[in-house]
Amino acid sequence: MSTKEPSTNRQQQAIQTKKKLLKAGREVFLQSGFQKTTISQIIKTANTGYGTAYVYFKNKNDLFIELMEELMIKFYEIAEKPFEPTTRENAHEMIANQVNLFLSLAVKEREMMQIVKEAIGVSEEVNQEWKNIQERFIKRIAQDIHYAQSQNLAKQNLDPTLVARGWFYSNEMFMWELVDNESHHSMDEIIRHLTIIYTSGLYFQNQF
Amino acid sequence: MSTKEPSTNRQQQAIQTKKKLLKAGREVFLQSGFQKTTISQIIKTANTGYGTAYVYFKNKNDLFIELMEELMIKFYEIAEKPFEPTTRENAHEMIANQVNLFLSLAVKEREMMQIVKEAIGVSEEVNQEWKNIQERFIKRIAQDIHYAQSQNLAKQNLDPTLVARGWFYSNEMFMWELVDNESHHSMDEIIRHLTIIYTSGLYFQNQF
Amino acid sequence: MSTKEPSTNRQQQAIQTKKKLLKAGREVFLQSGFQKTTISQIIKTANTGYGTAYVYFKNKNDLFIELMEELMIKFYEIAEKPFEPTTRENAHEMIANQVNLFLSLAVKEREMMQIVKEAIGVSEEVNQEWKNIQERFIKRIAQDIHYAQSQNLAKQNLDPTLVARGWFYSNEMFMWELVDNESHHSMDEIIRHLTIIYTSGLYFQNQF
Amino acid sequence: MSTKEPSTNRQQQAIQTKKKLLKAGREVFLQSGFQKTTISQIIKTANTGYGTAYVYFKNKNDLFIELMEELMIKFYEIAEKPFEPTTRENAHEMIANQVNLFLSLAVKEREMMQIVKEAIGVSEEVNQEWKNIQERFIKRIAQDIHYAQSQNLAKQNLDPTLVARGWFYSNEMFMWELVDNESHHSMDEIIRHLTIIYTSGLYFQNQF
DNA sequence: CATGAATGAGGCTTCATTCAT
DNA sequence: TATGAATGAAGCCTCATTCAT
Repeated sequence: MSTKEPSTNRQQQAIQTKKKLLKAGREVFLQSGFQKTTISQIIKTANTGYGTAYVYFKNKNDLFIELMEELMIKFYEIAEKPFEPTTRENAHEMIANQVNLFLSLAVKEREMMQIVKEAIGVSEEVNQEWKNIQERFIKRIAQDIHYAQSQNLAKQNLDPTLVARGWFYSNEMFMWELVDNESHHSMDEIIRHLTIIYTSGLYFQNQF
Repeated sequence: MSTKEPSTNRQQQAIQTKKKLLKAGREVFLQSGFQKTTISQIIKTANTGYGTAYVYFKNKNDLFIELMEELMIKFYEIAEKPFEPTTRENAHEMIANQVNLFLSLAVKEREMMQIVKEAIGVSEEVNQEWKNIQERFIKRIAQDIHYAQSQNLAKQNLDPTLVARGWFYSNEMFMWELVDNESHHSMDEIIRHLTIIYTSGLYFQNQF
Repeated sequence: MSTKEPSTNRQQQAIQTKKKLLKAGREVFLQSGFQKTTISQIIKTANTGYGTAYVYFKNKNDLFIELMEELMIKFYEIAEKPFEPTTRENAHEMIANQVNLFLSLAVKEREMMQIVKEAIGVSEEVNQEWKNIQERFIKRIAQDIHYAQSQNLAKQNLDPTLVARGWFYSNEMFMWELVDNESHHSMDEIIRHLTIIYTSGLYFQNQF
Repeated sequence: MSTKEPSTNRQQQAIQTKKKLLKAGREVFLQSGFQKTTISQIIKTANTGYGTAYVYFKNKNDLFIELMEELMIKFYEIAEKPFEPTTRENAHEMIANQVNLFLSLAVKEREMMQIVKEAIGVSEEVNQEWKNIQERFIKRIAQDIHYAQSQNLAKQNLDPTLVARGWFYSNEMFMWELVDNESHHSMDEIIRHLTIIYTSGLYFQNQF
């Protein structure tokens, strides 16, 4: 027994140190942005020895990705929401709801998302990580479209993946706009437009 | 007096030097990417004196933006194409055509566009420049939508700017995909799906 | 009392740990070379605690020398071979044989010898260790020369130590060449030439 | 005219700076040895800006090799000495003379040669450089042997390259001994023994 | 207008070693 | 004996930019 418990104590210590570094990292990233942040700053903020950071993280990217992943879990939760509409209206409503959750989360985490956006452009690793997230969303959306097609709710001559991609891209870009605080439109208006175009298109249907 | 003929010669000289630098810049950017390119490299490639580059460009961004602008003119030409459809079908066709031009240009200039993409993420100035281009496209698309609405071809309870934005964003993202060579879909298929969703939506219209 | 049986167990344990470290050391040294190998790597490979290595070895050199000594025992065995030739031809043959053993052993242990060579250049301690080995060889060869002189087989106006030195040095250098895989000559040819020059010289004797 | 001469002035300046760095380099290397010397030390000693050293040298090795090459020129001069003996005695004498020059130079440059020796063991580049020097000597000696064979002064069933190699190696090792101040023999004695063994061998010729 | 030698701030990273348990 | 988290000194190197000519 005494051979195992002491290690737990040590491990606890180690976990604390790592947490301290992550917390410091978040703080510095939020304050200085991704590019300008240096490992030194994080270390100083964390009040850790210089080498210590390198025990836990290979470099700045590595630390940031860990930080980012915490956040992305929340996005994944939204992506995985079930989607089984029974009518066209029902679908419309569910979709609007999903978009709402997605955009709201981004806005709520605005500060961190701004850093994420910067990091995507600068670091190939972070970019990769973001692509994974995109793909996860797109895949899930494609499934939903497939379901709607099988229920004869959606047009069947369209490739679910391609539609999912275009749809997600619009959402993502509006999301970045909101995160940047640069949108001149209200979130509700954005959602309304996105959803209408997506479900019903811009033009009037041909009158038979 | 002495400012007339000799200065013309000098100006000629100056223009030549600048061109030499821009050409070298393009070369190095294409080879090394945006981040890894250094002013020193460009200077060496241009076979110019170290200080000389600073006569013409404030820094790397500055030089790059000049390079980028040459390319963007071509995009503007596409954006400015007239759009005055008379029927729903006509509109559909014209839109598809526009998308085609847009994506084709990007693919044709793929190499430079890849660098542009990288630069957008890294340099705030380049990012700003790209935003200008986006806005120009969006503004023009909004005009077109407005026209379609006035012709009673398009739904009128939608804000042209907002629709234009969403529409452009989808197009842009597929464009980057194609530029990255990472799309698993043919350009024709992409265009077809984009246009259908945009004009007619994904779901069947309510019957009755 | 309690120092008897339990301590034996402990000692057993200790010996095991040390062996584990030495084995890991050999592995890492062979893979990464001397300079690039770090104590940390060895520790990780040995699956031992960080501090543990310091219980047994002062540092990298220390560990390496222990490893090296195992190998050097084999060289000593060759050096100690008896040498009591009765004729010039007999001597020639015995010498050739000795050289053969020496070079063959080095080639057989090539991988480790490469590391040894690197370590000699980098670490003063290892260098010292190698000098001991040289001296042991030279001393033994000097004895042999002395014996040959006493038997009136060898020239007597030559200092055995000096001759031994020059002789050993040639051998050693060819040995390193073979170890480096950089010799363009066969081992047999090398042995033949070494031995002939050593015993009979390069030039024809004076025809009196 | 005024377009060309100013550059000469600048170039002069640059050459001075480089010399300053080389001089500082020599100083620091002699004082601290190869491994312990850092670029920073050299820069401080040279009273130059930090980046300046990197304008002229890629790194420590690079600077050292330049320093080393100055010295090696002197060795090359010895290696290239003509060798066209007419008799066995003549050859013996010329060889002894050559050895004398070689060892004397090394002893005269003892301090620098000690650093060179250290550097050979530590830096692959320096090691390579030294190998070049060895090969140059060996090649030249092989030529000389070939000449002696053609004059029927030397045994003809021996491969000149192989003999040259063995001969040079003995010389080199004694050289390092002298440089290390670790030889217990006088240089004259060393030369005498080396030359005798090389030309006449250790053993008496067969009496027939 | 053109030059190019000189600068130095400042980031990155490694690793031997300690010491409390 | 054994452990392994924590340390921090120290070296490396790049590159934008200046300024005297």
